[in-house]
Parts: sequence; C-alpha cells; structure tokens
Amino acid sequence: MNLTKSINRPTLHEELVERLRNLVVEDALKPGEKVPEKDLCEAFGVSRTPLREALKVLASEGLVVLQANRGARVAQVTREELENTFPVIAVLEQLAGELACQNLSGAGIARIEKRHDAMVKAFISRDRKVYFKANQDIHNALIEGAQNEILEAHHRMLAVRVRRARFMVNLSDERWAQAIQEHEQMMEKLRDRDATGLGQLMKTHMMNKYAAHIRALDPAPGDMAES
Amino acid sequence: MNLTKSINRPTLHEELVERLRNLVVEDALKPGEKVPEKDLCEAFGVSRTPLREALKVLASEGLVVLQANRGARVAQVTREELENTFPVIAVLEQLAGELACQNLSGAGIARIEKRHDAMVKAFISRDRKVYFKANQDIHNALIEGAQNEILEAHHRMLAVRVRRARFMVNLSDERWAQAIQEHEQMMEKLRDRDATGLGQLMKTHMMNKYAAHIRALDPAPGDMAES
DNA sequence: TGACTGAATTATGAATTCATAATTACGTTT
DNA sequence: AAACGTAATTATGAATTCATAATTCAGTCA
Repeated sequence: MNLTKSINRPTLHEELVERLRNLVVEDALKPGEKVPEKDLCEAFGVSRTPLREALKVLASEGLVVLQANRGARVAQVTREELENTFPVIAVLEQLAGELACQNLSGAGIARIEKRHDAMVKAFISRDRKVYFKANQDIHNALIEGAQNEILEAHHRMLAVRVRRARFMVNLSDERWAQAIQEHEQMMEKLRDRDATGLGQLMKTHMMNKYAAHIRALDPAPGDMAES
Repeated sequence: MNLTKSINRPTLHEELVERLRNLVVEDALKPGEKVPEKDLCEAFGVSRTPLREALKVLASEGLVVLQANRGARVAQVTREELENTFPVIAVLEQLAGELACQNLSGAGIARIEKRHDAMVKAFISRDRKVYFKANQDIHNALIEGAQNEILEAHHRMLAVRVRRARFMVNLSDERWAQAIQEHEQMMEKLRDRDATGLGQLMKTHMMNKYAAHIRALDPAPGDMAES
C-alpha cells in the first residue's frame, strides 16, 4: 500500500507562491511596480509572515526583486535578460525534443498530433487566442514527454519569465506562417522519432521566435530612454 | 555618477540562504537528515523567521524538502535525479562553450589557460584536491565567459545539486586521464575560438563524467535497499 | 512482554509585536 | 515660491507569541 503524497493540504506560503506568481505572469502586477505587502495580505486574508516567505521564493525565481528595507518590486524583463534567456530555453527545448523522441509512447505522440491539428485549425481561422493555447500545450507536452523533471522544472522557470513579455501579441503574418511550417516539420521528425532532428528543429524554432520578437519590439537596441 | 549597487548590507535571510546552502553542499547537513530549526537558530543567533524564509528559498532550489508540519529535510540526491540532471548540465555547458568562444577576451582565455596548466600539474602529481579545485575553476570560468547570467544561474543551481553527490571521490585513473585529455582538446578549441567545437566537447565531457560516475557507484541500477 | 491508548512534550505554521529604516508631510528660511 | 531640514507616518526586517499538528513517553490491557 503506497500512500506517498496522499493528503496534501498545501501550506499557506505555497498557495501564496502560486497565486502571486499568477498575478505576476498574468500581469496583474506590472513590471517595476512595487508589491504592497499590506494590501496583498488583506486581499488574501493572511498575515505578513507567509506572504513574505512567498516573496522570497518568487525572488529566487527572479520574478520579483527585493531591496533591503524597501520591499519587493516586480522584476523588469530587460532586453538583455530576454537575450540571455532565449538561447538557454532553446537548448533546453533541443534536449527535450531529443528525449521526447526516445521516451514518448505512441499514444503520447498521437495526443500531440491532435493538438497540432487543433493549432493548425486555429491558424487557418486566425484565432490567436486558441493558437497560443494550443502552441503552448504542444511545447509543454514535448517537455513532459522528455520525462525529465529537472529539465521540466528549469524550462518552466524560464518560460514563465519570457511569457511575461507577452511578445506573441505582435505576431506578424509572415512569422506566424513560418512558425506553423516549423511545427509541421517538427511533427514529421517526431513521427519518425528522429531525436537529433527534432532537437535541432526545436532549437531553431525557438531562436526564430526570438528573432521575430526582437524585430517586433525593436526600435534598435540600446536606445531605450532611462526615463 | 552610477551608484547602482553601492551599499549592500545583505539582509539576514540572504546571509542564511548562503550559509545553509554551504552546510548542505559541504555535507555538514547530510541528505535525508532533518533540519532542526531551533538548533540552527541558536547556532546562527537569529530567530526562526529569517531562518524559515531561507529554508523556503532552499526548498525552491531543491536542496531541501519541506513537509507540512514536519519541517525540512535535506533533499536526497536520487539516482534518477542524477540521471536527469546530467544531460541538462551537459547542454548548458555546450551552450556555455559556444558563447565563451564568442565572448571571452584574449586575456580571459589566457587566464583559463593558466588554470588549465595548474590542473595538469595537479594531475601529474596526483593531487586530487588541487585538481578538483582547478577543474571547477575552469568550468566556472567558461560559464562566466559565456556572459549570460541566466545560463550561469541555472548552471549553478544544477551544479550545486550534483556536487553534493561528491562523485569525484572515486575517480578512476583511466577516467582521470581521459578527462585530462578532453580538457586538452577543449583548450585547443578555445584557442581556435571554435564555438561549436568547444560546445560539442564540453557536452560530451560532461556526459563522460556522468557515465564514469554511474559506473563508479553502480551495483546495477534498481537494487538499492529501501532501508 | 508487547501492542495500543492517551496525556505530556516538542516542533511547526502562522499571527502578532517591536525596532528601525524609508518615506512623506510640514514648517522654516531665504 | 523653492529648497532645505526636521518631525510624523508608514513600511519593512526580524523577534516573539500563539495555536495546533506531530512526536514522545508513560501507563494499560491483552
């Protein structure tokens, strides 16, 4: 009788980590904004202790910046940070692709195929919202398919930080079409269980996404006003 | 006048994160052992509040496991975890190698060359302690040389967890010689600034290290007693 | 003797309190 | 009115307190 992880009433601070993380990711707390302990305590109906614990965790994830005696601010996603993050995500996805080819079951591949079809449909009808969701599902499924918790954890950490940039908003038609094409190729490799092939594609897919993003938010690097 | 990060009196909990992390990494707190809040508070002369904050952070780094109402235990490094960790470190090192070739200054390369020589000397005199130190320095220098903070942060996180396994203890003479040879090749690539070459080597170097480690601690996977 | 029950003890999670740093508001001076 | 200095207010870091879950230990009964 294995009762591992049976009852789990999540501890307060864990709950708070979750909820605060969501607030940050979903942009309810804007980058640079300071995080008002008191208000959040009232909002969540908890004391400062667990909330502060949660903030420490969020800080270690890089979602929040702590300044001694000045509390917490939502971390800014600087251009430099993005530039640094994408290559790392890219190699993690590469590895994920390789491992997924080796470790995914036939049923697992089929499930991804389904999601892929849904994504293509969303592309055809130009439904951005559904597209984004399906896209994310596919990437997550591939990461999961790698069956490597460490990889998954670190990928998630990085993905969260990037997602906050909400760069998909300005997805050009060209880039969109290209992305779909890349996904088609990825599915091919996955069906063939071509590990290195899928890895390669996933890496370049991510770097292309990055390039498009940079182009989109660009008014030339380096001339952002200090305010 | 740029006064960014001038005065920084580290906050108590940050200090504690540091010190506790060291205790775990240096094996003063053994895996599986429970972390006694009270004793540590007395030892450090602080109250439970900052110590517990620190534990939450360590938990999010995976060095410690929290069980609700049962406090913290030092995380076990399971075989599965190691198996999952090494490939991730490997691809991060690969990326680091590529970036280091592009971003390191001549002086930076020279510095690494020096450390490399020191390491070889330690190998010749079979001085394990000096060797390990030099080896770690080289890897760290290459990671730093990549000049990508995100990469560095995630690499450090993973390296810490692996280092705890202290697998270098049982380094066979064959593997040791092989490792030196691999490092020689790496230096060559670095001198030539052959980015993909160095990346490739660093990846396989890490995977070889892993293989040797597995061989060393192996009495066949899967038959570790539950105790 | 050995397994079970339940009280006593201890440890933990979370709220509260306290001391101090940071910020704001106000008054003074020029 | 603008700039400075000072007092009041607020927010933060950390210690303390409190309630409760977990553990230990003694006593009971089979």
